[in-house]
Amino acid sequence: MIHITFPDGSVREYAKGITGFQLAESISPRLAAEVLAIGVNGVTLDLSRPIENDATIQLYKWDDPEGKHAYWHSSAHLMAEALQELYPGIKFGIGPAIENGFYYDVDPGEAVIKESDLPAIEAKMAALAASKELIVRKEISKQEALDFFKQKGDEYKVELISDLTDGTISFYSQGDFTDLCRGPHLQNTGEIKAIKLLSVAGAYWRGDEKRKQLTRIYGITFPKKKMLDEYLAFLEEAKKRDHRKVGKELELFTFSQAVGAGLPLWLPKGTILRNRLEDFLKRIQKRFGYQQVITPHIGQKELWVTSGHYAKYGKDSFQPIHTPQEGEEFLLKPMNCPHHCEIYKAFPHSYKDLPIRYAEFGTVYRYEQSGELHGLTRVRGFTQDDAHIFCRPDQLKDEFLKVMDIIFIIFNALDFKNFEAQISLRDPNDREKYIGSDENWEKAERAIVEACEEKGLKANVVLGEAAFYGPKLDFMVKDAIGRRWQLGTIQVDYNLPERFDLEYTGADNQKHRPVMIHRAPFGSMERFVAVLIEHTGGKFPLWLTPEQAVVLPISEKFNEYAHQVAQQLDLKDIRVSVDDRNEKIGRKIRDNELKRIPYLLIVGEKEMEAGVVAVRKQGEGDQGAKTVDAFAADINAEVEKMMKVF
RNA sequence: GCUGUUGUAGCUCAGCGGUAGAGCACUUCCUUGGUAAGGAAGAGGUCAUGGGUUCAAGUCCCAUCAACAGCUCCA
Repeated sequence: MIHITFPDGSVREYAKGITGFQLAESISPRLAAEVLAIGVNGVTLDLSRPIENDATIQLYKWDDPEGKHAYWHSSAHLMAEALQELYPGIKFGIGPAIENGFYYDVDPGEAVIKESDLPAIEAKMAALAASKELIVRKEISKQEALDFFKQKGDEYKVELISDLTDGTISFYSQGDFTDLCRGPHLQNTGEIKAIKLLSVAGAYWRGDEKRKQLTRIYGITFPKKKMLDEYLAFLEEAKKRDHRKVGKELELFTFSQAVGAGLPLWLPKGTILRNRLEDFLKRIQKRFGYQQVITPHIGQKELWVTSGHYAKYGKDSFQPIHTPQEGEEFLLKPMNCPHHCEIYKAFPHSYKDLPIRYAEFGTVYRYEQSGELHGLTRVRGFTQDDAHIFCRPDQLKDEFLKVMDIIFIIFNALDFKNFEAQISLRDPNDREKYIGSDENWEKAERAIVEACEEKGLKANVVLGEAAFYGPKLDFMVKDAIGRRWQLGTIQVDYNLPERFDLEYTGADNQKHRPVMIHRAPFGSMERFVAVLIEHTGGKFPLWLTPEQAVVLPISEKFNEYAHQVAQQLDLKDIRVSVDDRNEKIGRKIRDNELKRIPYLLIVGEKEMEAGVVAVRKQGEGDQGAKTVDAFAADINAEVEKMMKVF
């Protein structure tokens, strides 16, 4: 007999060799029907694996990542099996489960697999799943494994096996398909009910661009058809919110081939939005003791030679600008830090002056690879909501806490309710590659960890992800439909103060090196606006939106009154326009609703005579009549209320 | 940067060797309306750019530029 400890701490006795599935059965048939994998002493295994010794176990269902992982991994195998039947001789690379579904990299030889072939593969998968093939695990020696795939002619698998250690290799088989795999897997293919293959793409073998490109097929599966339908609806929703599409529809920004790839042009409405965001952040920063500065878009090449960036990125950047003057070279600035360091250096500093916080909406230019460019989230010219804090080492934690406060205010104001953080620390095994003293690093790392704890912030600590010049804290938000985006960042820097020879005079009358903090709560204006669009679907909060209200005259007879109303509202700083097209009111309402304008003000005979407007609120319909002044007061009160919160 | 796909009217797209098309948007006219699409007429395109093949090229081929997807990358 063996003792099995359950997650709730209870212990039960079972016969030696019991499988995970039998364990689940012993608890309830329903659990047995839902369980997908089992964790045995922290290792996820197949349900069919016998348990030989005392163990602490956890049964994984669909809602557990481990359960989904097994499910999708088996789905990848199912797809491979289908491919093998449809494309005899096809060779297989790797086929893992991913965050949403799975993929398999395959080499179909002469054949070409196109998006239009996917339904046929799906149908084959469904047929194979319906036959409920058992998935069987077999441990195998390295030699046998090599022989098997050599004979099959699957050179990719042979290569993978060559890198494995004998004794750790296992095969999984179902029907006529056998794959090299660590598992775990489902017990049989029949559990896979709803199947959708999503796309085909090229991917290099082992991610190496010098090696052969394989065909990668992405798919997703679910235990219930309804779940698949919901997922497909989610993809549709994501498409509708795509900031590139919404940005065009709402006339926020555009790109021009003539201007160049990755160089966004902000349209008037997008500019209003962006200016509102900038003003908002400036207001908060002022309260937190920041000073705005402005620096040029270029600087002498030497500046980045000094900072060390030229050596590291110079070759892959926009190249130096040459002037008529012999030997002069300027660079478009890829970051604002050196300029701010020079501002710091313009005066001598006492320890009493610190911290000094210089903020700038600084536009920078980075030559991103052409294939990386994507809407506003990855561009070649963008504006960072940048600031550099120069402080004493003992002020580091306090400054971190303050920056976090700013970030929380922003997230709160823009209704990002779900966020988490990642703390990137040094690789403890490779201290050589980091600049700065051990003492400072430890102090900084401790400051970050403690700051997160004090704020009750859920933070994921990752070792080895720190920049060579300092540890950092990155923020990830979840948007309204659950997607994760990386936004703000706070980074400690020991490198630049050193390289720029920054100093302050301490209480001991000695020169000391300040610590520098880089921080950008939005990340960049471009990226933030993109995320905000995808988060809100283009329905921006009232204080931010480029157009707060539009006046809709019922007929042309009321156009004059409509313009009077608009003028009156404009005097009260409300962003308003008039839709005086020769169209029926229903049409005007529809068009302006689609423009996501929060308030539609309908004016006809009744309103004109009474000197009022009929208010229609976005998504809520008719709100009744109000005087123009009352409406203006309400709007401004609503905005004011929101602004007060932060 | 690599691989693949795509580029036709302001937008969304059809046409795929033989005189440039639709819907929406736009202009004009009719209509003057009451809470999510009123009607008619009209205007608008060197078919991304540059070469080539052909009697003939949006249509086939090559290059460049750009977009999209994936890979690789992101100070």
